[in-house]
Formats: sequence, C-alpha cells, structure tokens
Amino acid sequence: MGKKVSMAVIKRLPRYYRYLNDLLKVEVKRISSKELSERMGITASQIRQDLNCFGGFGQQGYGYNVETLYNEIGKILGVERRFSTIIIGAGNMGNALANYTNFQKRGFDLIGIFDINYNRIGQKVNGIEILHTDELDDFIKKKNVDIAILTVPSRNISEVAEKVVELGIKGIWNFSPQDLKLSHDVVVENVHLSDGLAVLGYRLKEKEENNSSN
Amino acid sequence: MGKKVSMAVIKRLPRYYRYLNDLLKVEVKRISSKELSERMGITASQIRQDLNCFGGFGQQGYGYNVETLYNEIGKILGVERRFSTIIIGAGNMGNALANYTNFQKRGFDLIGIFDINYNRIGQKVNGIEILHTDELDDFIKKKNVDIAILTVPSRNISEVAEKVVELGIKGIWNFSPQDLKLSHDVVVENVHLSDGLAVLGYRLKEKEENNSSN
DNA sequence: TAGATTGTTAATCGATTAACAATC
DNA sequence: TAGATTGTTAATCGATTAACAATC
Repeated sequence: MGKKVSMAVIKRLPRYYRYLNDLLKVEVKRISSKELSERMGITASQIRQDLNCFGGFGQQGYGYNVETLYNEIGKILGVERRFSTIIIGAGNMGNALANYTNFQKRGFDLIGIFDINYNRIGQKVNGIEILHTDELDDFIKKKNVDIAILTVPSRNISEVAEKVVELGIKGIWNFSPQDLKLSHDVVVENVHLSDGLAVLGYRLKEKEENNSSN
Repeated sequence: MGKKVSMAVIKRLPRYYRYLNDLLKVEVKRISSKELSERMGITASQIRQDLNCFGGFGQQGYGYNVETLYNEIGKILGVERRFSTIIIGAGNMGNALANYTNFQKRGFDLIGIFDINYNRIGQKVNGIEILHTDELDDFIKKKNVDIAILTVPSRNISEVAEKVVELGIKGIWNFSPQDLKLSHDVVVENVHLSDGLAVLGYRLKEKEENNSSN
C-alpha cells in the first residue's frame, strides 16, 4: 500500500527499459546488477535498490532474467495500457511528434491532430487528418481522450491547456517554454527544450574556462 | 577556486531566467526571493542558496533588481557567447528544431543542416540549404562549429556522433533514444523524448490506481 | 531609524552507496 | 556443496530547508 516511490527512481525506469530492450535484441538471457551497472554507468547498488521498490525481480546467485525484467518494467510504466492521445498545434514540432513511431510502441495511440490555422485543416499527418481546434470540444467528449500533447505557441498555452483539462483530459505533455499552472488536478510533463540547450551552453562555456585556466 | 556548482542548481537556472524575463516584460523592477518563490513554487531559501553559488546579486532589505539578475543569469548561462551550431538529420525533428527561433535568442546560431538523403539536398529549411553529410568534414573544418544537434535515426547515432567529435565538435545535443558513449571528451545533453512520455504514462496510471483504491 | 530581506551557517531530509546475511 | 548475487539494512553523501545575524 502506497510505498511512495520517488521521482528519481521513476525517471530512471525508461532508461532501464531501453537497456533491457537492447539486451533482448542481442539475445542476452540473464544479467547481474553488476554487469548492468557497468553498461549503464550507475552503481549496482542503485539498480537493486531501484528495482526493489517494485518487487524482487531477481534471483540470488543468478541475477535477473532479461525478458522477465523487461516485461515487469514495461508493466510498471504502463506499456500494456493504451493511452489515446491528441496533438494540438500542427506546426513543425507537432508534425515531428505525429510522425514519431516510438509513441505507438510505448502505448500511446495518436487519434487526433488539431490546429487553429484553416490552411492546415484537412491535410493529413501520418495518416491522420488535421481538424480545427473548434472541434476539440466534440472530439474529446466523443472519443474519451487521455492525453494532449501541446505544441502551440507560448502565448496560447495556458488557454489551450485550461480548455482541454476542462474537457476531461488527464495528462498534458507540454512543449511550450511556459510553465503551466492549472486549476484542475491533471498530470503535466514539461519538455522545455531550450532549457536543455541552455544547460549544454553552460557546460560548454564552463569547460572552456576550466581548460584555459590550467 | 572551482566552487563546483551542482547540476541540480544549474538545471534550475534556465527556469529562473524565464521567470525573470516574464517579470521584465510586465515591467516589474524588483523582486524578493519570497515573492519569486511563490510564483515559481519553490522555497525562497532555495532561490537564495542557488543564486549565491554565483555571487551576491541581491541587496538586504530590498531584494533583487529584476533586470540585473536577469542579465547576470544570462551571463552565467553564456547567452552573450555565440555558439555556432549545425543540425544533422533533416527529418521532421530536424526541421522543427531548425525553425525554432528561440535558439537564436539564446546564443545558438544555426549555420548548417545536413542529411544523408539526396532528395533533401539543396532544399532550404529556415533559409539554410541542406547539405549532404559527405560535406560535413569540409564544413566543420572550415567553419569552426561548436555544437551538433543530432536528429538522425538511432541506428546511425553512434557513428555520426563519433564522426563529429573527431572533427572537433565540442557539444552534442542528442535527440536519439540511444545513449551516447564517446571516446572523446565532449559535452553531451540527451533529450530522450519518449522517456518523458513514459514517465507521464506512469504517473497517469498510478493516479488512476490511487483514485480507484479510495 | 525601523522594517525588510539578503547571505550564510546549521539542521533536516532524502537519495545514493556500502555492506552483508539470506539464499539460489 | 561452494560460489555468486540478490534483497535489505545501515552508513554516507548531497541537496533542501530553516534560522538568523548582517546590513541595506
């Protein structure tokens, strides 16, 4: 009952999942926390600690069965569950995401794309017709949409976000640099791409300074 | 010297920068750590602690001058410094990033786009002609490129990354889900978009379970 | 001056690592 | 069985929060 797993652990799960998938592909059957730790560049202790938040998936003296562990982490992440997803904002980023096949694999079904620009309406992206945002209302009510991916301009983000949560959206994946403050209780993941780029700039600059001061 | 500021602090800097920019726009002149903490949803203590890693930008009894603080954080992040940047992989994601005007503002100048597909060569994205990856070699040597944004398919990522670091690239912004293990000493920032989506799925699933168990 | 708010030290909290008994 | 490796508890490390003297 409510063990309360920390975000630090949860954020590492997709990475474990990826590494296990790679191992599966090259037909590795079993792996010890020690070997996995060397591949991933984290401590074996952390791996065991992380996994034991969710249950004892390993076996003493043997390690972990790769396929079992992969499936278990998949279950934890909810890969079995399907999430119906829409994209709002059919600009370049919306386009790129709509064509991202990985999402389908991870349990996210893209069922609609919306834009405010009439020139875009009716065009298809990855086989899905772009609808006008005026139709959002009807669409969400009819189709029971779980997640909205927001790739609209920053100035519209709060408005669009408020609207979709009122219509019953449960999760938002926000690509605008603007932080979302929402009245409703909804799960939000922010991407904030340019923040990552800023950190890259910082690290680069700092490295140069260190090098020149030696 | 080398105070060694932790990554946790550095990752918060772009967020401070954004909030200060918003305050500037609405012409707020001064702000206390307390008021900023309320807006950002973090503690005032953390704000003061974070900022003091880089110097005393505030004034007792007054708070912080918004413009000064904004500029100081900009300097720390290296906004003044220009980074010449190329995109490798002119697919949907490469396209989207090439059209992202924010990067220019943050000190990143896009000076080249490359693709392996001959059909794309010669087309322009955001005013920049797409070149074939065969020309990477010459281009990087001639133009002194700082950063490569990699939006190539996962299967090519290691190869392309190794190539650009050999040619002298100092920083990589990696959009492939594959982790990079590079022989050279180079700054890498990974985006791993689908990891973020996976976390969103987890949180959504968990919330449902909590709700239904009440 | 008195009030406000910083810069900074100390206390707390949480996350990572180490260690080892349990056990396959 | 003996060796290997987990699950788990305890120790360490680092990051966040609280507190308050310094000072604008």
